Amino acid sequence: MSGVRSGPEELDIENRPDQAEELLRLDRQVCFPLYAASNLINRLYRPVLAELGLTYPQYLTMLVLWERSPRTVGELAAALHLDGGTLTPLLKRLEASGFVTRTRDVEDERRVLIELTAQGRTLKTRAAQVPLTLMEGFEYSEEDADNLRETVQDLVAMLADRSQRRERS
Amino acid sequence: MSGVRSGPEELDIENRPDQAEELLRLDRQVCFPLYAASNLINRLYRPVLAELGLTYPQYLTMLVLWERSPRTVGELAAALHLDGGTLTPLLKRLEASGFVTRTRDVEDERRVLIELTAQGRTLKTRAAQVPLTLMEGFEYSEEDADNLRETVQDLVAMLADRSQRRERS
DNA sequence: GATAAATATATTGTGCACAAAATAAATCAA
DNA sequence: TTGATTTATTTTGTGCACAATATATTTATC
Repeated sequence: MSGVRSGPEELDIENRPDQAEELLRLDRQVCFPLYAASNLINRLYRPVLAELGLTYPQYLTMLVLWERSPRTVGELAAALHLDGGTLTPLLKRLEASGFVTRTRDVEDERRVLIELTAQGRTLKTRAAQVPLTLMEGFEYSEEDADNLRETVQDLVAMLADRSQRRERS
Repeated sequence: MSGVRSGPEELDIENRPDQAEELLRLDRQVCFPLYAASNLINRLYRPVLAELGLTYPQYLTMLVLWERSPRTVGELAAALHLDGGTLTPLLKRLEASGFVTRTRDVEDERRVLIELTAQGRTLKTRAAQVPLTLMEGFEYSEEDADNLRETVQDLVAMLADRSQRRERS
């Protein structure tokens, strides 16, 4: 009683306006709430992170670097599921803000190593308040939060896998 | 055994580097997978929607209009949880593509009515294939999909509510 | 050891996404 | 009615996000 069927009789939608209607209803979409949630979250984080001098994608990049530094641009892109072309300018801004340094790897001159500065490392203490601030006044049980996180993490793993497959073909 | 506690003893993180470590781990974040999922989904939709001459946000806008047209810019922004400033240029591009018209409401000259053109209405039939194409080869049971959708819809409702509260203050 | 293929970043061009400010029309108040 | 406030949309400026392309370095292949 599960699994996505995709027989040809379902793909032929031309003569089934009622099914088209159903499939295209905004409240039937799985992807739309994910899109909306992402935007709304960004909007909530914005003023809080602005006090640290960070944007949300910059904050995520710092999370990765706080776990281990230095890292190559490619490693960061993989961890964040982002395009390399997105990160280069973002990292330049983090460099301009004084949080990281960008240096060519002497071992392999193609690579660029992103390393935390003292200022970047110091920022971690203040940043630890961010998740607490965001959770404040949120009527979300720890169980619900864990469930949501795991559910979406599984989805991301699947989407990332699929994205990689497409890349290789 | 649930609910987010936010006592002052938890907010004082200065002398608890271990807790800071835990809170800032990327794989402990709820918001990051939502952000990653949103980007990955956009990436999967892109080539499919490109054949229809739409981007993902434009596709979502058309979904709303296929349910009812005309709509004001504000109604669209509310339905999509988007800023008005985001929609104006997007709608101009949809107009340039020939899918909608933009006309000042004669009843209230402040409002701009967005209405489907014949071409925009016709596009709906082809668009009905999009969800089917995207689901193809996805090992996701209908039950899991429903569960995910409802979970994230609830989150969006909460985030939207919170976002509005902030607006009024 | 020259040449080709693969790898790692950077650049370019298009399209969001948002806050803040600007514009303009409608409504309210004195 | 006039002047102030509110409401609806647009404009401006910053920062992603991505595909496609370009550039440079490394590794394979011969």
